[in-house]
Amino acid sequence: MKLELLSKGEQTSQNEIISKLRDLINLKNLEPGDKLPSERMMSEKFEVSRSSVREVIQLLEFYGLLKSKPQSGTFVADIGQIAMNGMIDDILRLENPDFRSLVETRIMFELKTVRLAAQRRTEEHLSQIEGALEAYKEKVLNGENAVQEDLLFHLAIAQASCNSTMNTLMLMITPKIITNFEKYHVCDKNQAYIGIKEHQDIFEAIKNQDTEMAKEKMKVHFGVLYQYCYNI
Amino acid sequence: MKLELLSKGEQTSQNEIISKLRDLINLKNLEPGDKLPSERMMSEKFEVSRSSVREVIQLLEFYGLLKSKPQSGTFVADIGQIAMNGMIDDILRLENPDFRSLVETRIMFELKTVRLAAQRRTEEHLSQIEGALEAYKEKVLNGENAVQEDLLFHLAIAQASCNSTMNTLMLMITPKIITNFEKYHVCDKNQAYIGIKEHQDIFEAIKNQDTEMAKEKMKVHFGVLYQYCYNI
DNA sequence: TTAATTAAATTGGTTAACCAATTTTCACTT
DNA sequence: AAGTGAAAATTGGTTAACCAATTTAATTAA
Repeated sequence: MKLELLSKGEQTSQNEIISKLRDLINLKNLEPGDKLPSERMMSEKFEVSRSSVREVIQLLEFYGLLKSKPQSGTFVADIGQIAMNGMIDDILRLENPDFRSLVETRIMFELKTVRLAAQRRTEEHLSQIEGALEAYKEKVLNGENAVQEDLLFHLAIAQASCNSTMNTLMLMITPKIITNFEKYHVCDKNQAYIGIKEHQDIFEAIKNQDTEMAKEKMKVHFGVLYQYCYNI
Repeated sequence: MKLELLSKGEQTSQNEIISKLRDLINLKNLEPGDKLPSERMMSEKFEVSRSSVREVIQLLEFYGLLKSKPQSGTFVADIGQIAMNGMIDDILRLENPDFRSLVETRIMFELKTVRLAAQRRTEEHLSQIEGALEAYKEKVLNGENAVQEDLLFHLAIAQASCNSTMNTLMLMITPKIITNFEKYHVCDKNQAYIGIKEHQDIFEAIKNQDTEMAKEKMKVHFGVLYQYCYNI
């Protein structure tokens, strides 16, 4: 399906197919529930392989714009022409997420999830988070790299937030952050030792269900990164 | 690739393959950069079709855990075993986003993007937003359904936030919100008239680059929905 | 023994053939 | 003329064969 949060190569040719498909929808005045031409027909009309057409259909299905029924055809979803055109244009305009926007988004997420976690965490969540914290501490105290354990600590908090959407989205952007993180080597040894205290504070706040404190401590934790992110 | 933000059917069998793959990685002690067995090998070992294996690989590639090179093989990404196991478990545990979590997430997004939009909007963004606003007003004043125009107004704000990640993620969750929205028929006629004033206020705040006012007006706009979302 | 070269096997990716379910068409009965 | 039912065509989905690039193994020359 070639859906990546980012991806340049080949994207252009896929975008061409998407705009051709949009033009076709406009030309034929297709409304919600209407049937699109068959995949074979479109692959011929657009002069591309059928699998390319299928990829585009799957992508637009992912964004909820189309709906294909097994042995029947592909249909326009319950979204009017205006919104359809607007959203397709948005999709075509999707840029490669830059590091800054990733970090900005992550910070927003974490400040929210940590508050929700403080509100909603169960005892099981708590022990999960604590486990991740202990693993992190051990690594750092041994002088080892603890990027992974740090990550798992934050993901454990996201889970405790009891918001499945945020959880999913966090999981989506996390790998890209790690990659960029290592590329720009943001974190250093010194940071890690401070990190223990910061993590501990966050954990305590969640444990005590002190939402504001949790948010505050998370803000502190991101202080350096936040600053860094705006100095690129 | 069958990546949906949600989706039950068949997911179970895919999850089985994912856990088998995880077990294999653990068993063979594969570390970052190591090569996985070939797709054909795995499809035989797991007793599933090769395309099923490919789907799983693409999914884990999307989450940044694997990396497949064209005529060479699939490799473990630059993520250690601990994080790998943790993230795979998270992926396996991914639930169907419920309506409440979707709304909660959307509100968080919009409160953030509207502030960023107020800060960063260019003149072009402004006229884009204004265009969406006018279209919305016209529909409502004609007594027509303006769900689409409402949506485009909010997406225009997301674009003005100049944060490509948030823009993408908004686009991902939007269709599911619309669907659920219509399912639960949250909005009513009365709401639409009030909506004009609320939209106008938001637009003015963005125009004046008054970030706090923008956030406040957006909060008002979501007031009903927010309340509703917690009364399900 | 080592280095270089070439041939064979393996790889992920792509294309084309196939399948079962659905829809349409049309002859036939009432 | 309307209803019915079967057969043919069309559908999205699946499977298997194919491809070019790469990697590995073997063979040869130094």
